[in-house]
Amino acid sequence: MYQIGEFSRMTKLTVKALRYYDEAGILIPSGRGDENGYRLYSDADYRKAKLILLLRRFGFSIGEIRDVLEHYESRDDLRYYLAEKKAQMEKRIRGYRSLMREMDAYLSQPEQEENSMSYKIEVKAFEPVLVVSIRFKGRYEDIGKYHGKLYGVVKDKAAGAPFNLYYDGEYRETDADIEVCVPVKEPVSGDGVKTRRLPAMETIATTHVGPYEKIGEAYKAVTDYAAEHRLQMKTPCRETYVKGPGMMFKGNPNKYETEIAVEIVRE
Amino acid sequence: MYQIGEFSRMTKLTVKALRYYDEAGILIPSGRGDENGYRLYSDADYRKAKLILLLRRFGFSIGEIRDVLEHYESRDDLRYYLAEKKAQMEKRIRGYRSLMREMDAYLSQPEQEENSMSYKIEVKAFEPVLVVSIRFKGRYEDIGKYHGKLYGVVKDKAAGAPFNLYYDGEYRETDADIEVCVPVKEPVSGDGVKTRRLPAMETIATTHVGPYEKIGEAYKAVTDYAAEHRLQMKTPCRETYVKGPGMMFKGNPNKYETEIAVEIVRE
DNA sequence: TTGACTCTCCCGCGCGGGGGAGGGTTTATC
DNA sequence: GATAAACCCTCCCCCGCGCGGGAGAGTCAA
Repeated sequence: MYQIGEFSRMTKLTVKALRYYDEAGILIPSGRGDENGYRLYSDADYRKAKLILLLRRFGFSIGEIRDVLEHYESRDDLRYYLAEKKAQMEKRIRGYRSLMREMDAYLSQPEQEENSMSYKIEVKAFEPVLVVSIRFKGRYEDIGKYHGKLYGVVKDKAAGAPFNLYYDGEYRETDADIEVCVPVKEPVSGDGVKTRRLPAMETIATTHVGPYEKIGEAYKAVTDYAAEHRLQMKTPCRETYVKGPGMMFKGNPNKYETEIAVEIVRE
Repeated sequence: MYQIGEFSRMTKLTVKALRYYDEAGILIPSGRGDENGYRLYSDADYRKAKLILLLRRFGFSIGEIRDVLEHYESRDDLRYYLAEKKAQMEKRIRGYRSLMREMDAYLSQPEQEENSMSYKIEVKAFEPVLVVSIRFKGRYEDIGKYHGKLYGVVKDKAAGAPFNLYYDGEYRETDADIEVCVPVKEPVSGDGVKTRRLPAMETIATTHVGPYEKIGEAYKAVTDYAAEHRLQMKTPCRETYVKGPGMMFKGNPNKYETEIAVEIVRE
């Protein structure tokens, strides 16, 4: 049995790292001094440490190493984990490559003038409408899931393009307060889905053509318009997906059409 | 001018992020409310925010973005920064590729039994020897630098293979306490270099053949031997580079020979 | 007694914010 | 006239990662 200092020299792991690995549960010394509580490492610990060093060099995190060690029985298992790690790396590489392609695309695109995007803003009154909806707090990516759920309930009773209501004044990554809606001809019910009557509202609206990430432009245009005409904006705001990704195909994002409508109050 | 909430919606940046960018100095709002201290963002800020979003998507860190913004004048500058970023990514990709190759090499190498490395341990007495040396605290990688310095002073008066003394009982990444030595025939002096007489010492020694990273094996063998023969090991220990990398070529690491010698005390 | 060695405990970093407390102000509404 | 609801502010602590640094204390042999 070796004390931690000796073991440190043998493994080229610092004492600090060894204590950390102990605490992290990936290399718990097989013994402890009876009286003094000193860590005592065995030959088996040494072999384990060598494996750990190997994995660290290959880019495994401590958590991943724990995973490997818990299931490690033969060298074949290792083969499997290394293959998985390689797949991870391939994925990262693909990520980098696609970013590089994006950069190239950005650079080669013609110098677009900033204010080219001109939105036609209109004051638009919405009639009261019957919708089935789910309101949740979460991420924007969750919307698809809930939309699917709604369509499962609505089926062919839909009476218009789906839209969402955003109740946050600001942009949120998590915990966004969102209500996904599908207009219907008659009340429908299902699990967690309510049918309700959306009141009439007066809005300023515009339609954004292009990928969803650029919809900020539309909000800017609407905000500018409101300031110019001394209108006050209120939450929630409403985004209607006139043309969007389909169920099966994403289609061409440059052709997506999204109408945004922000409720207003006249002064 | 837009309040932070509006600006958040327009840019799809969270309020928190906007405040953080303000503090970080990459997007300082161009105005503040007179009375209430509210952040007020302009159209110029909006354009800047769009650039920041772009850079973030391309993997730029906040610090890098600051760098870009400070020197940003035209779109051509951007081209240059993106090219640099691409080079960074290429480098990472090469790193991953080389790791993957290492993994393949490891997997394809025959299953070596663990205890195959057998070291011949000997008890070896060193005569007193005259050396020029530099003692420093730092990293193992710094050793080459100091060795170069020593050879610059010693020139052709060297009288044997260079060696190092490690004064730490444990392994250290930083702040390792190391003395690099070159034996000489007669005293030599130069900047920061001392000539001194190393006292005689009795050691247990062995020679490690192979890459330096695996020298832990040798330390393990020596430690085991010491335990078996009831010898106590002391610092410093001595590593002599019998065959190592040359000045110009690294050579074949599998042929490196390093003698390690640890001073002992008989009980 | 000194020095080498070990222990636990706690704080720190750099990144990019998130979460919340505790406080301010205008509005809109009852 | 009071109050609630939106907004906004600053300040401070928190996260995960993988340890490093150091304090304060115990242990072991010469």
